[in-house]
Amino acid sequence: MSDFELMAELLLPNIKHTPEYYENLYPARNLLEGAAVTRIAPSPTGYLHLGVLFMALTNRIMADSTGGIMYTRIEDTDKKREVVGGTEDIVNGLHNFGIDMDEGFTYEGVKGEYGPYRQSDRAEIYQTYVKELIKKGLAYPCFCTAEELEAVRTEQEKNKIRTGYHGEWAKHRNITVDEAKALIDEGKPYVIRLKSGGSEERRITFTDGIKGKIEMPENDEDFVLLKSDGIPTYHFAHAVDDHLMHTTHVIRGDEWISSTPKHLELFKILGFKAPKYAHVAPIMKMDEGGKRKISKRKDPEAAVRYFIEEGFPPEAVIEYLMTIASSEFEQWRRANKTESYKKFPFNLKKMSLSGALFDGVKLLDVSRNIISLKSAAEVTEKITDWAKQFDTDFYEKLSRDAEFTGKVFAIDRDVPKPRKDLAKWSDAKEYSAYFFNETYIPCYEPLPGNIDASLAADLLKEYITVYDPADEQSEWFEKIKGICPKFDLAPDMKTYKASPEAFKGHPGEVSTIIRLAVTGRVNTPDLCGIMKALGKDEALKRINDAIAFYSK
RNA sequence: GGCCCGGUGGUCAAGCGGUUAAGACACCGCCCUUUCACGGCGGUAACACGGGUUCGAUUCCCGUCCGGGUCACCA
Repeated sequence: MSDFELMAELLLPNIKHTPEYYENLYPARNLLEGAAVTRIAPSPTGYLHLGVLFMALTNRIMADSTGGIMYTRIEDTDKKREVVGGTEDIVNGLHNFGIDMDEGFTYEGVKGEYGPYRQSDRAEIYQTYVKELIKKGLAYPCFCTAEELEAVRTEQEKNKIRTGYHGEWAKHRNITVDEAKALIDEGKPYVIRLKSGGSEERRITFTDGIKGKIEMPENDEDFVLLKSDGIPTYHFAHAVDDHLMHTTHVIRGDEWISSTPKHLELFKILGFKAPKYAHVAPIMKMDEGGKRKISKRKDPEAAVRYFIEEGFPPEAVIEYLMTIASSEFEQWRRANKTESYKKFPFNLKKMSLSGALFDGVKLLDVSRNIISLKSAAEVTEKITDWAKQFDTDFYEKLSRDAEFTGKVFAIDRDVPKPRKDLAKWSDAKEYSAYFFNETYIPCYEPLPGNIDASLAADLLKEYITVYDPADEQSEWFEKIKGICPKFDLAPDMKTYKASPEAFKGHPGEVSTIIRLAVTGRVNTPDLCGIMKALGKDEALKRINDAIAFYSK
């Protein structure tokens, strides 16, 4: 046995398999040429973050647009940061946004032939590959403590030398089996490091799917492969997992660009074919005049839950994210108004190079459009569902008389040009307030134009005599026009505009008076519809109250 | 600081050597109109800076500046 083989046995005596075993266990996927295998590999360190949603979306689209598949792999190699329920939060959260996985951790549980899909369950696999590397003299144990490493770093900084565990600074690079054995016998903890063959002098280039050609110095750092607990670092796990799971496209945040040389070196020495990389710019946020990456801690909208609580339809958030994901999406959307975004011909190259500022106003607009396309029945249902979860008072009002609620939200909906008052379900509360007695606030002012209280009262009294709840919109307005001449108001707008001084007012002002009486507001959707929804009794009651007010 | 990646209206962005420098959101105005919203029409507003290369640079090259990322037994 060579020294390296002795070292491998010393360090990982319990590993019996060789890499070939796993290579055979996870054969190539049976997919069509060009089909992309993508994945998200989140760490279960908390709630679902906007960035993860965005990443999941682009990976999903990439897989779908090529007829490929996408899976979830859980990167729980950092036990210190793990949060209970983190995995479920992510998977369920994505499901709520209509993003489901084909394999790995899915909404319906774990599935797929390339598992386990949780890194903490894959220790033996990683160790098998590490052992092989040790045997080849490409990896070695390092017994440096955090303090020693820190001291080296300080020394390097002092001398203006590039920091890190590389070259002559790699203390244990050439450790012998005997030395290692002695230290292990002393009970010293150690990590396994890569013996890098790279050089700072040489350049490595790779083609990023989004940013194009990127050139960097080779990695020459003997970075950690296996931590002292035997669990791999991200870098090593990434190489082994994405190889064994046959990932074709690694689409990840651009904070990974700088470690790509490490990954490429790993793929090379392991004899793996490297995946195609695409580094996505993060979503940014304006803060005190400067742009910065959206942050879990500082920004409520970083947690995807925020959008649900605010009452944004999930598909609106996705739609907005798509506009950020691809510069061609909005144009496509205009030509394909009702098509699912999944049909969009996605192209990685069209992704933004720099991080987009999160634009809440734009989201509102996108959301308004999405909601305006929905049927009255669906809008009613979604508002009710939202209220049930997040606003119990409102829910109580909505569910008291479902038929009535349905009428309220049917006004000016299911028509060619639906209203766009609602950008999120939570807007419904204010929008519909006057329909419910608890939140209806009578208000009889300001009266429009030159109409005074006594004329307003007379107009309303007259209106009551012609009001018929069965009237459709046009008849409804004809009746309002009809009462105008009796009070020296113009019979229609045209006549009024021709000589405003000849009249006390016009029909529009009469409807404003009625609107005020019925809703307490100057601006509302179609009044005829509102009165129909409210019903004859309530409408009349409110008008009579107004008459009483004006008659005082 | 080293190494990377960026920089077109307030925001998202087309553009790939010659354009009146698209479009969307926001904003303003007009029209439509029973109010508001919708819709339609129009408007304000941009190539970070300095050098090259070129007949010609927003586009190509270099430098400067600015922004972002990364330099862990975190991902």
